[in-house]
Formats: sequence, C-alpha cells, structure tokens
Amino acid sequence: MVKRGTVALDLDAIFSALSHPIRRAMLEQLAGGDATVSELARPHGVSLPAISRHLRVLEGAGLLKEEPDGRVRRCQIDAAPLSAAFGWLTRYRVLWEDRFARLAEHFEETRKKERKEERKHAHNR
Amino acid sequence: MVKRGTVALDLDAIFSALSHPIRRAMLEQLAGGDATVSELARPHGVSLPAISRHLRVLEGAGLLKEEPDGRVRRCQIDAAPLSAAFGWLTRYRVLWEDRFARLAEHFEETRKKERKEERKHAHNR
DNA sequence: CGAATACTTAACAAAAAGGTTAAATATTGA
DNA sequence: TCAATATTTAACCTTTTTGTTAAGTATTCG
Repeated sequence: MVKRGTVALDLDAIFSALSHPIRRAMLEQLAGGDATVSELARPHGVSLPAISRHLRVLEGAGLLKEEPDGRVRRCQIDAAPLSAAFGWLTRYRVLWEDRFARLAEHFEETRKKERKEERKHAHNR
Repeated sequence: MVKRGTVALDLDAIFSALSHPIRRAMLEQLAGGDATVSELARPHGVSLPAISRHLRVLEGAGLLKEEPDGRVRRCQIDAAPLSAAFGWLTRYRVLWEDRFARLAEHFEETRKKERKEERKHAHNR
C-alpha cells in the first residue's frame, strides 16, 4: 500500500470497492447525506449481513466512516480515496487519446444539464 | 449494460478491470504506445496464460483492442471506457466534500512537477 | 518441410467475493 | 425487567478470480 501525504492510496481496494453496483449506489446515496445501515440497505433486495459486508469493503477502501449512535450506526462518506482513483485516471488521461478529453467534456455537459433539471424540479417539490 | 451515445458504460467491468495492479500496469505501459502480448507480459512475473486472461479482462471492459500482426498480437488501449469511470467520479465529486477538490489539486500539481522532471531527464537521455 | 516463436485453450486448484440463514450483541423504551 | 430494534458474527454454499502446467494452433524462417 502506497502512501502519499497522509492519504492512504490503495488503488486495488478503491477500484475494487467501486466495482460493485450496490456499493456505488451506497456511495451515491451517501453523497446526499449521512445514513444509517438500514437506510443504506433499504433500496437493495439483499439481506442485512450482505449489506454489512459491503460496508466493510467500503470501509476497508477508506471510503466510509461509521459512528455508533445509540443502537443505530451512522455512516458517512470519506471522499479522499476517490481522489486517488481520480488521480490515477487523470494521470493517464493526459497520455491517452484526445478522445478521452472529448468524452469527459460530454460527461461534464450531461452533468450540467442534469443539475439544471434538478434545480427546476426542486421548485416543484 | 447501460449505453450512452455510442459508448458502452459497464462500470462494474471497468472498475473491476482497474482493480488489479497488473492490469493497471499494462494500461500504463500501453499509454506509452502499442505493445505485443509478450512485451506486456515481460515486467510481471506471471505465466503467459495468466497475462492472456488479464488481457481478456481488459478487452471485456472495452479498454483494449487487439490486432493480429503475423504471429504477434499488437495491443492498443481504448480510453473511452475510462471516460465512463472518470465521468462517474466527476459526477459525485461535486457532491462530496471540498476535501476532494483540494486533493485533486494536489494530484494535478504532483503530476505537473513530475512532468517537469520527465522533461528534464529527457534531455539527459 | 520442420523447428522455433507467439499466443491461446484446456484442465485444474486455491483463494476471494457475494449471498444466505441462524444466532449473538447492544441499545432503547414500555 | 423484557421485548423490540439495529446491526454484526458465524457457518455455510456457490460463483468468480487468479494462478498454474500441459497441450494445441498459427506463423515465420532456415
């Protein structure tokens, strides 16, 4: 495991953690704010033990922090390791074809449009 | 498998492909230019069949294109799926803490410094 | 042609990943 | 105190991943 500054960079664990749709969905959910284990489990049709282990995978990659709060366990995202993943991709982005840049732009624009849509809908809520 | 435009976005396969150090190293090597299977195998202390299967994993994620050239097989990177991974990270980057941005900057700067170093060394070769 | 080169496929084994149910633990609240 | 709630641990099973060696398939070159 490589260290850079105070940030542990275990790219194997980070990319591996991101490779499962349930775990990505959990991170997406946590991006909207902290959540308990049960709240994170609700959208997925799997057992609690399965969820518990997904959480440990995320924790192992440094992507998750948990804090016991009564009989509930409050989870929050730690985005630092994502920066490592981002960093790796960025590093090679410059070396790979321009196609990459063009596609990245495409994503940025899609994202902008989506945010515009979100703001529009927010008014109707 | 989701499609957006002409780009296949199989984030499971892409992140999974990126989760193995040998495969990341292969992509790094390919970033420096096309290579044959043996050339890609050389740096890693594993058997050719093992390499062959790593290549199929990369191919399965759409990250690799191969072209038979005589008895050699020339491999080249296809960065498009990396853009999908990049896109996913970017999408959530805006939602996660500023810490992310600060770390991303850190990486960009590290990268700049490294490139400066590379140019310096290039003169001495 | 026939040997060497560059790979891939097949068959196998060990380990990791992802899921299940049942049981254990800790906390809250009636 | 006792039952309900929230979550983890244990034990187990199946599938996937990663590696191995041995054998097969093309292609090149003397």
